[in-house]
Amino acid sequence: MGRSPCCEKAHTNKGAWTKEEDQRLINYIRAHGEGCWRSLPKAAGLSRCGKSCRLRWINYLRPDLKRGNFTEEEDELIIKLHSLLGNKWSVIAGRLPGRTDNEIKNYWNTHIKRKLISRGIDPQTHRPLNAAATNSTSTVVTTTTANNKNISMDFQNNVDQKPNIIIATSSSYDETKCNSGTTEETKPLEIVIPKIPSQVMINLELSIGLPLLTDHISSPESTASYNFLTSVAPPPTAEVPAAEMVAKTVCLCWQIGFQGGGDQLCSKCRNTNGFYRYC
DNA sequence: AAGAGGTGCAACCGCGCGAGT
DNA sequence: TACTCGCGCGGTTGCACCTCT
Repeated sequence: MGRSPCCEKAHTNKGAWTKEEDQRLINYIRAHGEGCWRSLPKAAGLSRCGKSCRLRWINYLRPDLKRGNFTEEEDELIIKLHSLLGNKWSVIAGRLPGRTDNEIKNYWNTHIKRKLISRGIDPQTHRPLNAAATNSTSTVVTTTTANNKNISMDFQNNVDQKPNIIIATSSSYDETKCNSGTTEETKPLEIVIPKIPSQVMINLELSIGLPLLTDHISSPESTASYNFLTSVAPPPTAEVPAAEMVAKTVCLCWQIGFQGGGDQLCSKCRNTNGFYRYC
């Protein structure tokens, strides 16, 4: 038994939106706000699927959208964020005010990919193209201190061997529930992922944990990533005391610089108590 | 001027996840 | 616990527009 369709396809329009449809959608959202996309089309008098309305609003009609070409700074920021996050377009978009995930995704595929290739950089791995073709081995180990999740990835040697990813959660949080932390102990979790070619080099410079990473920078790549993270997520200040920083630091969104407020955080991290949550 | 091929982007599709029941 | 619903995400498609020959 499959999922029920999100809308009655026989009675919905598809394809390009007309000005009239746009205006109806804008008027409705101005009057009632966003949300409940499933019922919105009917309420707004549109013969469209709710998903289609949502997409049209988010990608095209929203008043805070920035139209026009991407700047050089935006280019570089997208490249850096992509090197850290991969194809997490929505998270990347959250860091670029006025840009949508769809816009960034399209821009990446049409411009930045080509730009990186012309620089001799593999757009997927962010490593030199010729290096990606070699049989080099790599071990990427990200460790953090006591209260953190330790993620170790071992791609050493062997084209055909399975790399192991070990996520050891020595601290107190349930990573699946995006909560703010309890005293509950969790057991180390070992994930064995399928065979991959050794030339696929993955650098997961994502730190999830409370303390800063300064004691654990061991390579030029990780230093660069760390510098980037610290440049966008500055140390505690008078305005942002250390205790609050600790709460914010646990969130990846914060670590990559989503410090401007709830709107820039991923939805899972928003919370009404003023603190930020794991995600 | 016209056709072919390339490019950019809006829109669609399928799937995963969390919330609710 | 199992199921449905609604939302949001990432990948893909289709088409309008542009450039070249």
